[in-house]
Amino acid sequence: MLVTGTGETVPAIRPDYPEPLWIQAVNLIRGEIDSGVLKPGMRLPPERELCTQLNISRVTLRKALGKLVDDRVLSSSHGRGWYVSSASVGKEWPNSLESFSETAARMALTASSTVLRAQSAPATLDEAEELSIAPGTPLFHLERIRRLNDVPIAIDATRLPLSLAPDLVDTDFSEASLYERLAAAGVQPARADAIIEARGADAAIAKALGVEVAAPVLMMRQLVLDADDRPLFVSSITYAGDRYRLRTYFSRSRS
Amino acid sequence: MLVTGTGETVPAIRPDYPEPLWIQAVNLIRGEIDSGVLKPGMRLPPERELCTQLNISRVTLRKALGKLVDDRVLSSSHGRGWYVSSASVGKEWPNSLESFSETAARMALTASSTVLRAQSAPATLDEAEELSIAPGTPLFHLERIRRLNDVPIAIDATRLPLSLAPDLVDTDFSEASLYERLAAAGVQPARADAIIEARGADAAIAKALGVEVAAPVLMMRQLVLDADDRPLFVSSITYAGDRYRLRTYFSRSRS
DNA sequence: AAGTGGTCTAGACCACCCC
DNA sequence: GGGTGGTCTAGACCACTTA
Repeated sequence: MLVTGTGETVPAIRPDYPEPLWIQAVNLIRGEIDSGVLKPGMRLPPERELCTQLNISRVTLRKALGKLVDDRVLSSSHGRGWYVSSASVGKEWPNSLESFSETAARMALTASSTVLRAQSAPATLDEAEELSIAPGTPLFHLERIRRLNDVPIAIDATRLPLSLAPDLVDTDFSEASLYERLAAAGVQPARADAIIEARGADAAIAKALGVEVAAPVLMMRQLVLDADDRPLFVSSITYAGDRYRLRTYFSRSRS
Repeated sequence: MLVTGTGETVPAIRPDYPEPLWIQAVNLIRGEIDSGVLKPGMRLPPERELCTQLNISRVTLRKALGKLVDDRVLSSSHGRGWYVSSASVGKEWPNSLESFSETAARMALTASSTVLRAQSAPATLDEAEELSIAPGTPLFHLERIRRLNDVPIAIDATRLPLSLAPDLVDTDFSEASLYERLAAAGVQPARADAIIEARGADAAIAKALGVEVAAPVLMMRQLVLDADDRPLFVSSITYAGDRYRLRTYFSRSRS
């Protein structure tokens, strides 16, 4: 609808907000791309025209376009216009701190878990330092075998202060999503520092994942932080080498 | 100057731009933090007050603040104010991966290379598609064993269109840095898509790295892009599993 | 109720690209 | 020169926090 611009379609943006206008604009443009109306490489209508079509101001539109640049969906060229990014990758990964369940959903697979451990224990000195808490603080240990369509993919060992969400001890994590439960408790992960390495599987890992001992596994240790860079929890995920790939993207400092 | 706000200091922002006002504001606030005038955890003056101090509009100020949020320098809290992020680490990366040379520098080790291959060959169909070029276009193949203090750490296989920097064929890469040469030729990498996986070493890799066959290795394949998302080159790096860790950080999509 | 960030607008001028 | 993105402004109203 954006590209044809016959001029008479209903704007589809409601000023009496359920959501901010610029987010509605983001979703609307994303929709045009996902539905194939806007194809990779195509030029968008000029900003001023989009403004009248969407019935929003140029500042608001540009906030939406900026978000889509961050997500690598669009790019701009000064005197020329806005273009849909050619990368076929573009639609998949905004920039992932994606939970296992979210990944599964995106790939249209069924995620399930076997809980190996789900109990509270006092924080050791090392754990306390890593999480900026007092030693002895109750720490919830959650260890799960993560499966996609029942195939074991990874072992996830997460440790987090019980104070973040005290009801975790009563949760059945063979079905529940940790990130969902945390969200319900008002915990909002924003970033994670990660260290990634390749190792050979030891006996315990080999058994849990159903691979040979010494088979290559990918191990990622994460420290997850909130928007103010306060540590939330640590997580150590071991992936069967031949069953998973991490995807990410890097960028150099923007001006 | 920002925090004391006696009201009589010169704005230090010049409207007759060498740089956009919002970038000047970013640098000015960064400076206050780096110089210790603003310390981690401190609250900034209200936006409207900063506007009059810096003599810029609120929209412009907020663009600067938004950039500083991206860089993890500041964070906001709705009815409360703007705060300097606590993490001292955060100054560098927007979203980055530590490069081989950077790792060497951090560990105070010496980086060196053995060139396995440095020659031009016509692009295959697959390569052409990946790089959005015509099949048969001359492609420069650079394969190196990367060492730290003479210990082999990784094999780096990079393929790039010779047109990017024709003098690459005459360069001695046992010493030279590829990124430096590209920068000299005006090539500016902006982002990279990466896929990371764990594998077992095959015979060639095992020999080059001096590890057992089937030993775990970390393989990272990158597609490096410029600011407009045009593909520049592809790079495939295989690390000996017990000799290297990748460090990165993720962030969750901002709303 | 006062203070503060979050969103939004209408209009202006500049810099770049292409004809 | 005409079209397009990039920057900037002054002012308005809303939502959240704190007292």
